[in-house]
Amino acid sequence: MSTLRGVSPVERPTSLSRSAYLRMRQAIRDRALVHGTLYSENEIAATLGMSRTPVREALITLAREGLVEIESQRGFRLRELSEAQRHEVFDLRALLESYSAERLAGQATAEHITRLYALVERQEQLHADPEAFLATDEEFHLLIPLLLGLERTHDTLTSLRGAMWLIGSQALALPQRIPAVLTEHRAIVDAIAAGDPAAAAQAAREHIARTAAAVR
Amino acid sequence: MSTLRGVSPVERPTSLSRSAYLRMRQAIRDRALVHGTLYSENEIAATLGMSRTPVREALITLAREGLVEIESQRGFRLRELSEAQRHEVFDLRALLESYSAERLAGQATAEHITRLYALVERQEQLHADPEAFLATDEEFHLLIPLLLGLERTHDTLTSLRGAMWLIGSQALALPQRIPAVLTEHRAIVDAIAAGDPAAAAQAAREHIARTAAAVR
DNA sequence: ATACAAGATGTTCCATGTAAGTTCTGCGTT
DNA sequence: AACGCAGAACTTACATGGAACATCTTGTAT
Repeated sequence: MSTLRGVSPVERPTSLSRSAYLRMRQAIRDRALVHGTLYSENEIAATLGMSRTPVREALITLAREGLVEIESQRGFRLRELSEAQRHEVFDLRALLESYSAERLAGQATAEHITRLYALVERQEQLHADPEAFLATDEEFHLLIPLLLGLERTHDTLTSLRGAMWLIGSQALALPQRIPAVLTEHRAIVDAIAAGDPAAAAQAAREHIARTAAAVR
Repeated sequence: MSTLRGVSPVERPTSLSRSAYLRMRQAIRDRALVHGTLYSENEIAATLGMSRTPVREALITLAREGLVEIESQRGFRLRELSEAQRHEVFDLRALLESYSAERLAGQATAEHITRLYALVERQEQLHADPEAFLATDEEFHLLIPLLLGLERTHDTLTSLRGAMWLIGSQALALPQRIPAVLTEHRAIVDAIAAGDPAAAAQAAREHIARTAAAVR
């Protein structure tokens, strides 16, 4: 068999299904999909250059995660969240993030603390670039459960982050909000570094409360 | 077209995909699927009398929910939870159930309270039948977020209940534990009926803590 | 003008075929 | 006996076709 020099095989580091999931997730985050529109599997499959099957599988996962709503025999659309549902999202974030911060404060290693400060400092550098700032913000909020190996908490917070996109997460990177976010993140990390679980939990709760207030 | 008297059409109140999901979920709860065994889509599809597609779709949902683990190109098996993961399950239940109880205590209507007591009393009648007792227990733990319309909390608790099956939920209905469970449930409802959020949250937390202790 | 039926259109839902990945088996070689 | 390797046997991952369902359009009768 002759090798085609310079032609690399189609990259498939993972299943098509998974990459459909990741790309659709990105599309929602980046507002390439918009509220109200009814989309079809076909349409997405054509865009992504694959068949309907992996797209459908991705859709099932996204629906389970609460990002889209599948309408039987019709298509799917971005989920709309009621005011009560938005409220619940913030409540759950406060609950899970304060829980994670509290636990980490009780058992943080030197490496954990180094990584947290490194991330906070990186985010401080990015304060002028809202898009990069937001990406780092997501990283920060997921890092704490990740360090603890709290898979389930991490998972749930990941899907709550998706809900934030539906709510309008760009409000998180409003110029006037950014300095406060940085201060609040640092307060959480300081409490963790100080080994003070109650303070860490409190700082996390306050951060979410202020975020919720800013989004309105 | 001639009607086939007495022959009713195949019931399809819902999609095959969904009924595959529900039946597999039941199978896990009832221990028809066991830890360790590697199952194939084909096998399940044959058992359920449908093609592989809806089974596969159900599997994706179950995997997302943490009940099964899909092994690429090999099949799937029941998820095994480490000690740390079990611990996390109880922590999250405590968090979410105390949150729900706390909120309901602050805004319960007369009808809510009636329904809660009715359920508690029904469960008291069933104390001698472990299986029925367990079913009612699940109902109780999901009723509070349901009454509040906390969809996301309800969903997460539903999937945490699935995790309890993996852990071995039959321990919840041990003869010596049943009276305590009934007392603890009643304590939660009493606090809600009294309109005391802090007490309701506390009662819910304690109930989960005791359950966790009993499972070990 | 309006109501309504019939067809056209667009979509999912499910079944199935196929290629490719994984593991097992048995045989031949050392 | 131990090892390696070819190929059989199994599995998923993905593509695709068709039936069923929902909706829209159009034409017709009132």
